Amino acid sequence: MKPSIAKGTRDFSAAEVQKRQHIMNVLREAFELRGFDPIETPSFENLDTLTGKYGEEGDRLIFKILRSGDFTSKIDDGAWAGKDPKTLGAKVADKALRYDLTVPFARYVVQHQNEIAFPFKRYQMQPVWRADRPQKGRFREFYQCDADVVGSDSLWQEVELVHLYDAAFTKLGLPTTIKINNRKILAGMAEILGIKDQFISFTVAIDKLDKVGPQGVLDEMTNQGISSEAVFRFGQWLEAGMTLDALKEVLAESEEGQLGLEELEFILTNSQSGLQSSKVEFDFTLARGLNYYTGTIFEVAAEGVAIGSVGGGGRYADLTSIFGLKNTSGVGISFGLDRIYLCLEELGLFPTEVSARPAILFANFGEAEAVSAYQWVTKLVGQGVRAELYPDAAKLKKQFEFADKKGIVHMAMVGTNEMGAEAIPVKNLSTGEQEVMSLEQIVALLG
RNA sequence: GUGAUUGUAGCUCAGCUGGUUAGAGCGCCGGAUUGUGGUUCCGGAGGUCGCGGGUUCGAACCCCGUCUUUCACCCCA
Repeated sequence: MKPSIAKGTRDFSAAEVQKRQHIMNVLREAFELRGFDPIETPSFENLDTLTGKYGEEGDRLIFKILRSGDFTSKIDDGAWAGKDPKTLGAKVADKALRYDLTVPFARYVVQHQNEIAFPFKRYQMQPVWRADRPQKGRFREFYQCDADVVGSDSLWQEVELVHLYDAAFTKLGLPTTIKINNRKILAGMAEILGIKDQFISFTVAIDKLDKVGPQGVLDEMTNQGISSEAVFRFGQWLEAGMTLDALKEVLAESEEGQLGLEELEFILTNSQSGLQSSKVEFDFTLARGLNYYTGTIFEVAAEGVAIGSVGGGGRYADLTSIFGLKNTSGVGISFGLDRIYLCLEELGLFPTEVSARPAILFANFGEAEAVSAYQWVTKLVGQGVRAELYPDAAKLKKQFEFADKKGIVHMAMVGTNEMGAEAIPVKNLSTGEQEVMSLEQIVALLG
């Protein structure tokens, strides 16, 4: 059998894991500094916990887990004959891999509401799964690193999240643009245009502006069945330019639209000071397909790398009510670990010390010598030095090559002459220099 | 889900309009070299040509299916 792994999944080498941990360490520190506490939730949830939260497209991409046991005999002939994936799917699968961290978090909050102090700030770094077709920067298993606050309507939460994005990406050295919009502004536009019931088609079309241009967006709207008057009027708006001031006039008659503009201005004004390296921009074309967003929406683009967004998020005022907890608004952001990794790699931004750690390998010259060498190893490990003995008395050439390959720079030689000695020769493999050193000297060098 | 694209040794790739025994470089193993590697030289192992079917006297090459890779759309981190 030929070894292979499932489509859209990856193995990670030691060097890759170390770099991924570097990113997670930066994020963890940024989260904890601002009062977020860690939680974890299961890899899979009950199917009905996840379905219906992400929109039609999202539901399609949920990985479902086949029931175990003799489940087929319990399915009636009518369901088989109907061949409808939705009704049949629910009978065949009752569990699913999590699609994101936000919905399981909402479930968690409702389920543990009596143990939680609100407003509740949590962070979570775990893999999620999507049955998507893989592409560059798009996988079927990938990590999300989320920070969310639940139980406060305050816009200061949004301001804090903008600063959290900025701080984390600054620390990673990745220049970014944080794009902000508000669903209420989009809803206000739809209201004025008289197409409230076509809101989703409307936002999907707007979202494409930077890809297909103004005329492309208008064509898309027409294709989606939006009335020609609405398309024409929206075309006039586009032509005039969608600045904040222009929107104020356009949305004058929409209460919801006005509210969205006020929220947006508050966040933009209050997040400007304290920004380190990121740019914060209003972008009215930002829509986001996830259905549960109700107010502010975020998306983060990395500068100088052609890849999808490296982060996203927004406010969900009503997500917990699906699980039975009303009037509990939440807002959160997500960092896409795998895409951040690709960006840092492409721009050469990983610090070198991430992969190179000091260590020493003891050459093995034979049975008796190994006993003596192993005593050195034990002492060094006890002092916190990464040390190991080559297990076999192989040719020195082979032992040197092993150290090279593993990235170990120092090699100790405990041969017949050095057995029981107080100091032993230590060779630096990259310079070729060799020096006789005591235990203390080795600890000082590598500890 | 729609439309393209890719697959030959551990890795990167050659392989002509279908023609005998499928090649190279790197890597790997052994030797020159039994306590000091990286150079050099010599030798060696390693392939169901992604998988299944078809066309043909004959298929790595043509056709069909399938899986996989990469990409665009959709959507998204």
